[in-house]
Amino acid sequence: MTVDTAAPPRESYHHGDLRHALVLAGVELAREGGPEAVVLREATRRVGVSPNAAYRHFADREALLAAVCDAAQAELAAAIDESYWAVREPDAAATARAHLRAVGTRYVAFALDNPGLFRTAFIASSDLERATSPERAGPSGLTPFQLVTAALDEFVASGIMPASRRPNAEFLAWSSVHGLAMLLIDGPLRALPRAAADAVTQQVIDMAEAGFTAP
Amino acid sequence: MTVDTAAPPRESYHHGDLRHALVLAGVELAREGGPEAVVLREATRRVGVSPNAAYRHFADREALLAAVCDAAQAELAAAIDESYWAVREPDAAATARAHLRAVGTRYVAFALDNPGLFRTAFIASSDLERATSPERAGPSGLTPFQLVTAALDEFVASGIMPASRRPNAEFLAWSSVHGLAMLLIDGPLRALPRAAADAVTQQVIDMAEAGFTAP
DNA sequence: ACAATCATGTTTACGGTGTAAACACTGTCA
DNA sequence: TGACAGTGTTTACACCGTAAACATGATTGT
Repeated sequence: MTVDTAAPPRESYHHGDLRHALVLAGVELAREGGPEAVVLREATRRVGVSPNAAYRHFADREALLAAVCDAAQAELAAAIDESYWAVREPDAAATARAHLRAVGTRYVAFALDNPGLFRTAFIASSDLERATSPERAGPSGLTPFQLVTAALDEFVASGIMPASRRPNAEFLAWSSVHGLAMLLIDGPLRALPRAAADAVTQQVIDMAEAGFTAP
Repeated sequence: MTVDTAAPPRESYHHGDLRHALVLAGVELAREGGPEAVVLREATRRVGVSPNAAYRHFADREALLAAVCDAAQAELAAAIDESYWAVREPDAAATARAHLRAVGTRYVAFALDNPGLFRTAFIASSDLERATSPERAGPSGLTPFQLVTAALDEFVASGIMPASRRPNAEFLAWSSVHGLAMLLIDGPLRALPRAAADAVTQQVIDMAEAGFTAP
């Protein structure tokens, strides 16, 4: 019978859950140095396994990177999820505004706090379908994109946004916040101190909101 | 741009203007495959020179890439410049709106037409100072950032935007357009057909404008 | 219970890349 | 003319991604 030596870190030939371990290592590499720092050999090295072991679980480096990308998206989603559901406001209109603000604020904050991971989350590998795939959702099961969509629907439902302006509004919201994050982490606004970055973020959200709720 | 200096294909030991030739080759590589396609050895190969010749002109691959990045920015600037100065409107307010729209529209169009170059233009290497450096300006001597700034100043001058909202407005304008471009070329909106992308772009600009000119 | 098979990790090997060091050709200026 | 600085070449190395053959451990059919 399989005697349970119960020693967790098995020194055995087989690893147990190498795929997962490699993704974790990859996420760490991405956090430290962005997508180009996700080098296959280094990930295997950190896990303590030979380079080619990775090929039992990933077709190539690109596949590993894609898995790391999904993990990064999930981490971003979890952060946004938290902020979204923490909103407590008296009426529907205030709730809608707070929801949108929560998502935008946390989105940029995540990028500033984890620039490497954030960049890894947005490598060319995701279409609109993936933006709504559970792989990338937060604890609530909703992706950031779906949360923005929900917040904007609340804008219309609570009467602060004309329905005629609703179509595609999520693209303006997402674009402005995503663009700001990019400019802040490796664009021309990189040198901005954190406080200034936060202030600009609120201002950008203010203006986007004004764009939605204007008569 | 890509002005060919028409240097006679010298068969001599010395090349003549290797630095420039390498940047041109690098730009071509970037156009075809983005920043990661700017491979030093391939650039030298295309120019017909040994790999290490590049080190007489660039400290390392990173330096070559930075030069290519500047060239890409300049190309983007030239395109935007053209659209900006082509605007002809009767009054100041209409001119201001048209200027902003011209810059945004051309920015996104450039990204869609040259995704590889566009991504290369925004690798982590540029702070706010560089965004106003003549290295990256168009024929008029102004960078895209300075053109957005000018357009928004016209918004205030022509009375369609409250001065209280002016500070940092260029960051919303830039963010939303830059973010949209990113989402369109390798983000979740990648699969959108060109016509739809153009429509969304106009819509994003509409909403941003509404945000600026709201009471 | 035991051999066959499958899943997973290892070794060896190859071509491609960035880059350091030493060398070679060319034009310039004393 | 000859020293010298500038530019391109050769040789060499470490590292990367990855293919192929091999080894080991777990599973399963009989």
